[in-house]
Amino acid sequence: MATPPWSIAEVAEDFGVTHRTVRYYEDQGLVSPERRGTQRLFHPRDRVRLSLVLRGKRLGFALEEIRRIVDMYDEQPGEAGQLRYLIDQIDQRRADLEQRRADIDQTLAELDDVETRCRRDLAVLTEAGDQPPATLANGRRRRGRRPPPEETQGA
Amino acid sequence: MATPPWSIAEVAEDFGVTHRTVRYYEDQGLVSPERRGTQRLFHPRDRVRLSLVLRGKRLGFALEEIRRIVDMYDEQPGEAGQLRYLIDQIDQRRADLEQRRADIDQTLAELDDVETRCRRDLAVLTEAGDQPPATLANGRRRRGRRPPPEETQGA
DNA sequence: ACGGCTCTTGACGTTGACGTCAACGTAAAG
DNA sequence: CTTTACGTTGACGTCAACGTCAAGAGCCGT
Repeated sequence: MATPPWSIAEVAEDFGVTHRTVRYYEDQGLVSPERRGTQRLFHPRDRVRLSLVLRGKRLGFALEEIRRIVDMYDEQPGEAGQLRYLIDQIDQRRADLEQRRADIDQTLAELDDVETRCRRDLAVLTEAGDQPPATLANGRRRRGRRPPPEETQGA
Repeated sequence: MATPPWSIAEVAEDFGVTHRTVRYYEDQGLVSPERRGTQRLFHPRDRVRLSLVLRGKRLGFALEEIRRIVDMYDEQPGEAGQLRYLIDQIDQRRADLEQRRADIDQTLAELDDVETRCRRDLAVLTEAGDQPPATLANGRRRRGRRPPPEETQGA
């Protein structure tokens, strides 16, 4: 994986983005690689930031929002008011994420439902068509959909 | 909540979007309200579609992707090839959602971690400032799991 | 018939997140 | 030293997902 520090091409390759994307992220203050002359040098911390950014993207956050989140991670302790503000921000992010997780769980359950009906219809068709049973086409295991409803929430 | 069928203004209001958004969704085939003359009439099924669409948006899906997903919900049984294709699509969606869920869980764990440190720092500050302990301000509970301190990327 | 309201269809503007291209520096290889 | 690959900064293009007018149709109560 080459060796630190990395070039822009290396990190881009490693993270599956283009160098243009990386530069854009730098413009937006999401990463701030060292500069040797004009070239960018990416250190491990830059890679950590990048992976946080990309995870944020996978979650559908806007870059601006992602910036605020990752900035929270390496914020200095600061004074009490700052800390209280930060905790408040964290709680908001948490609420957001928990809503998303609930959305995901519900969607997953519905997909399970649709798939079950599909497989039933498919079974009927193949049976009518005189096909041998054939293994389940795909090794899906019926997962116990909801592990303990540890967190019944209803917002 | 008025009475079915609803006008575009009513559904827009109910779902917290603008009528422009609703019309755009219709253009994109996400909803197809009945027409009485030139006016749109939204029936319960349109509202269901809309809520599915908005949930998809909360999850950060693109409208095109959302359309394919919601279309899966009320697809006709069709023939075997169709069904197999549909099941495959569902499995892909599921994999995607499960990735997102993992991302969310990890982010939540990290947020817990940051918040814990915040509260510790805050406690130190207020103690130094001679404040009473004060109750935990917010009834959060510890959610297990320490993510590895390393880069943890999976692309 | 008139003003006022809601709804309609364009058409163009905007914002975020890049892609693309041009023109140029720089560092290692032959 | 020249080539070649990689790097840099603009500047402009693009695409999705709407926002924002503009201009009109349809109906309502007075």
